[in-house]
Amino acid sequence: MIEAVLPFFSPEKIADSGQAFRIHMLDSTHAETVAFGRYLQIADMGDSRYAFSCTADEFAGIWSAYFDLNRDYEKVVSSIDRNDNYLLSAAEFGIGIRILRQEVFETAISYIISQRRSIPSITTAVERICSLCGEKIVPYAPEPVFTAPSQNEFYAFPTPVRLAELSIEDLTATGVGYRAPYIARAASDFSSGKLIPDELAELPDSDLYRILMSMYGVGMKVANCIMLFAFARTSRFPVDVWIARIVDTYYGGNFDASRYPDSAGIMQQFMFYYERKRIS
DNA sequence: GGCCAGGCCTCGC
DNA sequence: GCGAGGCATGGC
Repeated sequence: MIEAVLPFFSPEKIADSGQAFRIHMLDSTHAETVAFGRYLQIADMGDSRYAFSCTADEFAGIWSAYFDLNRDYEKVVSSIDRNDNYLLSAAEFGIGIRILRQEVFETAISYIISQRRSIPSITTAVERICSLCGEKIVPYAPEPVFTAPSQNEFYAFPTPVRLAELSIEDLTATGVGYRAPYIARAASDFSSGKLIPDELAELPDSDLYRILMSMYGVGMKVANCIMLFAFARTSRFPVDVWIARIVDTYYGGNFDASRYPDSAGIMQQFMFYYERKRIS
């Protein structure tokens, strides 16, 4: 078990922010997730103290980067235009949200699935795909856990090879509908080595964007989400129906994301979370 | 039961 | 280059 003092960190808000589909709150202070083929629990101990059910090595080697713990979010928030009341409110409301650095293949598939679907529906489809062909994970935590896992077994997100083995019919049976061919093509692109995450990570934004946009079933919005949520390209500003609505309503149809060259994507996430939560 | 969902592809101009 | 139409299914 690892304990850390982490200001500007809220697993609850992150789980509810719609950027990741496999973080689950057991209650308001206990989160669990599966990533990198591992099961993790996080407990909120109060006073910005958090406990993670992993070893120090795993924390330093995996989860710290995954939760973007080395970025100064106070600085990000304080960089907001003092005249931008909407964004100031959104950021205050969303303090604790961080931009996760998720696995590339999982992010690509998840956001291909996301098009024209609600977040609960995306979660269901992702979970079905994992249990269909992901590797089984027994939720054993190497260090003392804080509460019982919600299930006896979990499934990793499938590898590109395993997903590429599925037929279109198999995919359709998971409820992904007309996106099945998109998923099949993406699985093929990654399993064949046409797309290699480590190589993509080395590319400048413009090249990475162009390559992602060339994928079948990936347009501007999904490409930007993959860049933001898997490659930590925080200058990207994905525009979906919510953001478009916000920009129309509060910014007269024009929000200049280039004002935040290092954090536009974080601002986007604050806006998205704020607008969705306060309506619901 | 109807409506809408973190869009994208294809086609016609 | 750009706008309209169509799209499988799940949740509320």
